[in-house]
Formats: sequence, structure tokens, C-alpha cells
Amino acid sequence: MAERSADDRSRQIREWLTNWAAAQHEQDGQSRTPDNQSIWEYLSRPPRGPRPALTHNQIATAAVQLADEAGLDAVTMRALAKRLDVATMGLYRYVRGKDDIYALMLNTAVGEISLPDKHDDDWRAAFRRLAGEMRGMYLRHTWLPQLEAGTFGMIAPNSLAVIEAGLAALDNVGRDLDVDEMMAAAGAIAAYVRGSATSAIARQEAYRRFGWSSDDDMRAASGPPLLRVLARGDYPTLARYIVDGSNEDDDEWQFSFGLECVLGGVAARLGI
Amino acid sequence: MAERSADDRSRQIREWLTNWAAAQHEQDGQSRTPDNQSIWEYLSRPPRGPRPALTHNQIATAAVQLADEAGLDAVTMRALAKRLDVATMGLYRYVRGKDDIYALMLNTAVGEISLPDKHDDDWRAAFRRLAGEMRGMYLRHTWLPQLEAGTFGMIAPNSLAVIEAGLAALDNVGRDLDVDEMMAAAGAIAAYVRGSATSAIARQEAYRRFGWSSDDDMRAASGPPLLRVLARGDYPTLARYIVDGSNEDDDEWQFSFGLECVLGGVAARLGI
DNA sequence: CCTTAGTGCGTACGTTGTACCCGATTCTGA
DNA sequence: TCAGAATCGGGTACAACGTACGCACTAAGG
Repeated sequence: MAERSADDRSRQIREWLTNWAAAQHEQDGQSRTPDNQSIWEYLSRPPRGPRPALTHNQIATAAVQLADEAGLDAVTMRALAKRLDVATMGLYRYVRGKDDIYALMLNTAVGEISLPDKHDDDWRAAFRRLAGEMRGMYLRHTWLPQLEAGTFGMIAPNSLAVIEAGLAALDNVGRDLDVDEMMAAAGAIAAYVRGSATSAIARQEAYRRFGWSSDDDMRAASGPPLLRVLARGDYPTLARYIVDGSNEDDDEWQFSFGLECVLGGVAARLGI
Repeated sequence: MAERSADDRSRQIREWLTNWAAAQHEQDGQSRTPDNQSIWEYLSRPPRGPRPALTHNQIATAAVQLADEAGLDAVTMRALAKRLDVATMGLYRYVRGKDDIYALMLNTAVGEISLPDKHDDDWRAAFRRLAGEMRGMYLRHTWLPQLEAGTFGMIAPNSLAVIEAGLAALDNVGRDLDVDEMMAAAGAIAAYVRGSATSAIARQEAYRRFGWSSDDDMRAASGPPLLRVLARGDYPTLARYIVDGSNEDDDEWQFSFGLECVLGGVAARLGI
């Protein structure tokens, strides 16, 4: 893969930087290319024609509210337009399609993550706070995993600040770390948080869908079919957990347990 | 949450077991209730009327193939029926709706995970193998995260064997562990694997969508807009990674790095 | 034999995303 | 000041989706 040396890449990036600066200057006051790759280039428009009735922020907020209330499937162009009091097709003045709506929603959700102004003294404390913020975001917006998976992990502008916060926490440990190891470690923590939150959401949504309010309700409803399988004796350890487990419905405890495992493993691996 | 004692729960589970056994006996040869909760109760049918033209296995395999070739959105009832050479509505003789198709697909994918017959001597080796199998499943079927998120983590029968394999590996460490900690540890590892695989898929799909074949292509395409942000100096650590990083496109390395972190952290936390 | 549960198939409906056209509005260049 | 261009909000129309429903037929049980 990486056939070019780090020097080559560094040189090319400097080249891009100057190219970009030149392009930026030349594009000043000109019309934009009609086929921008992302919606973020559209956010500011030339002040020609009537004043737009909406802002992208209003659209994003309304879409997030819709999804929070009734799930991601409830976010249709028609429902969104109705909530914003515009015609359905009027939305297409602001976005090029539904994917742009998804992008706006993701950016808004990620933007809710509050990042500390200054670095923590302890990198673990920084990650605990960051992980808690991310987990809170997922639990507030249970449609997020579905959206991220459906859009194949698009990166919103606000995501950059979160990534930077993770890397910066690892950059603050006193000794110099390899950048690749830093990114891999931060990525591993993020992967755990996302996977764990997704599991918690899945359980929570399953409970809501079936009208269960506690773990015992779940057992009462899915018990017999599940036990039919367990009774065959093929899954002895799982059966023991279901019978003897006592923290099965404590998502918070499971999350913290796993997070401490990951943090401890990172510490040992990086020698920090 | 857990207001009932472990004894209460254990007693209730024994009660369910006997109830289920009684119900099973009585249901023998009778018609099933029309509103079964899951499709798995439908898999075997009474041999009345003409022989069905399809099996659930054929439906599941065809749906998986469709998704592998053209993405989850390509799995429509019409396309699936055409591939199976039946009328569109004919599928509804086998499933109650599209959710059942998704359930069959998930079960088929999870069924591809090969579990070792005997326990490994080293629990870490067992998890490495299991994690590799799961990762392979995700990379073969890049639509899986989308499906799991969309169905809010439904559990397929084949999933039970995978969960059991994880728990069994931790049950084989010589000393007796708390079942809750075992489940939390296995869940943390699984969460990491899923999150990591989802990230890898996202990157891979983004590359495919934009026609990039290497990391340098990505840089060339998204470089300028990205650098416009990085040039503002708000994300110094991220900028350093992009300039100096050399393992950015090595998903396999990142995955192994994170997995070893998690395994090491679990080992330290559980004292094994 | 007839009854009946199960079969494959086709039509039709409501909902979705969105392409396209319209007249009205407002800033800009002459 | 005043055309012209660019952009606005609104509405109609269409293809594709999931699926409710009804039809004629087949094969096993009494």
C-alpha cells in the first residue's frame, strides 16, 4: 500500500496547501462548481435572489427531532418539509438529496459532544469524559448507528474536532508516541464505544418495541423459545449466565467495565 | 433494576422449562398460532398441500448474494423473487415481511462463522480466532452493520453459538470467573470487533464509491477541502497524523493493534 | 369421495425520493 | 434607473418500493 515515503507525502501535502491557497484566492467572488462533493460547500451561498426562508441549521434540527421522536424511518422529505412549513420540493433548494439530510443530522449530533477546553492531566480521565459524551450522544439519538452504517461512515466537519480531542489526549502523556499507534489506540477506543453503545441501543429498542420495561419482562416473553434451545444443552455457559447473571440489564456497568479494559490495555500496550 | 434475587430467577426459569415442555407436548401435530414472534418457528411446515417450491435456505442465500453484489438496498422483494424465479408475492408464503428476509440474511451470515470444535488451550488464541472470523464475516458482507443497526440487533439462532463460544473461552481459564464479568468482557471484545469492522467497511466503501484505489487517491481527492480546515491550525495533532502517519490504510494492522489492547486489558482486569 | 390447508400468481394501493416546470422575487451591471 | 440574471417557494408527475388481497389449483386426511 504505502509505497511512497513519508517525505514524499509530506511534500505533496505542502504542495496541496499552496495549491489550495491559490485556488481559494482565484475562486473569490466566483460561482461555485455545480457538482461539489459534499454539502458543506453549500452552507454559505451568494446573496443573490430572495432571502432563503430556511437555514441548514433549522433543517438539521428539525430532522434530528423527527428521528428522535419516531425513528429514522420517520424522517421523510415530506414529513420534514411539513414540520418546517415549506413545500416538499422546497427542501431541494438547500440539499441535493436525502443523503445531505443525513449528513446534516450526523453533523448536528456530533456537534453536541462537548469537548474540554484544556487537556486533562490524566489521559484516561480525558477518554472517560469523551467516551461518556459519545455514549450520551448515541443514547439520546438512537438512530445514529443506523445512519452511520447506512451512509458508510461519512465524516462530518464536527467529527474532526472529536478525533482531534482523542489524539490530543494521547499527545499529552509526557513521552512522544508514534502517530500511527496513537491513531490506532484512539480508533480502538472509539470503536469500542460505538460498538458498545450500539448494543445498548439495540437492547433498549427491543425492549421498547415489545413493550418490556424490565429484564424480567424480557425473560417472561422470550423465555420459553430461548429455553427450548438452552434446554438442549448445547450452550451450557450461556445458560449459566442467564440463570446466574445479575448485571444483565445494567448497560452502564457493562460499558464502564469494558471501557476500563480497553483503557488499561491501551496503557499497557503504549507503555503509558 | 435487579430486584429479584438470583434464587427467584433461577426458580422461574425452571418453571418456564417445565411449562415449555408441557406446551411442546400439547402442540404436537397441532396447527401453530398464526402470530408467531419470529420466523424461526416457521422453518418447518406441516406436509399438507403441494410441496413448496423454495426453502428458506434458498431465499436466504439469494438475498445474501444480492446484497453482496449490489448492496443492501438492492435486496427488494421484486429483485429477490426474480432471482428465485417466483412471483413477487410468492415470497410472502415463506416470510411475513421484509424483516423476515433480514433475519434470514443475518442468520446465514452468522452461520458462516466457523467455531472450533474443542477449546483452545489459550483463551487469547480462541478470541483471536473468533475475532478474525467475525471480522472476515463483516468484510465479506459489508451490508451487515447496516442490517444490524436497522433491525436493532435482532438475535439469530446462529448468534447463540457465537456467544457461547466467547463465553466458553473465558470459562476455560483455570480459575472460576464471575458470570457477569465474563459476559461483560466477551461483550466488550465483540463490541470492539464490530465497531472496528464497521470502520474498516466504511473506509472501504467510501473508496469504492469514489473510485479510489489507494490512500494517495483519497488524499488527492479530499486533500484540498480537508487541508482547508487543517490549515486553520485548529487540529494540530490530526494534521500531524495525516502528514506523518504511515499505517493509515492498513486496516489489518489497526485491527490487530486494537484487539491486542482489548485482550490485554481484559486479562489484567480479570486477573487471568 | 369431498374437505381443507397450503400452493403459485397477479392486480392494486399507499408511500417513498425526486426530476422538472412554473411564476414571483431580489440583487447586479449598464 | 432599469432590464436581466440568478434564486426563491410551490406544485405536478413518475418510477420503485412493501404489501394487502383475491384468485385458481394441488395434494393429503377423513
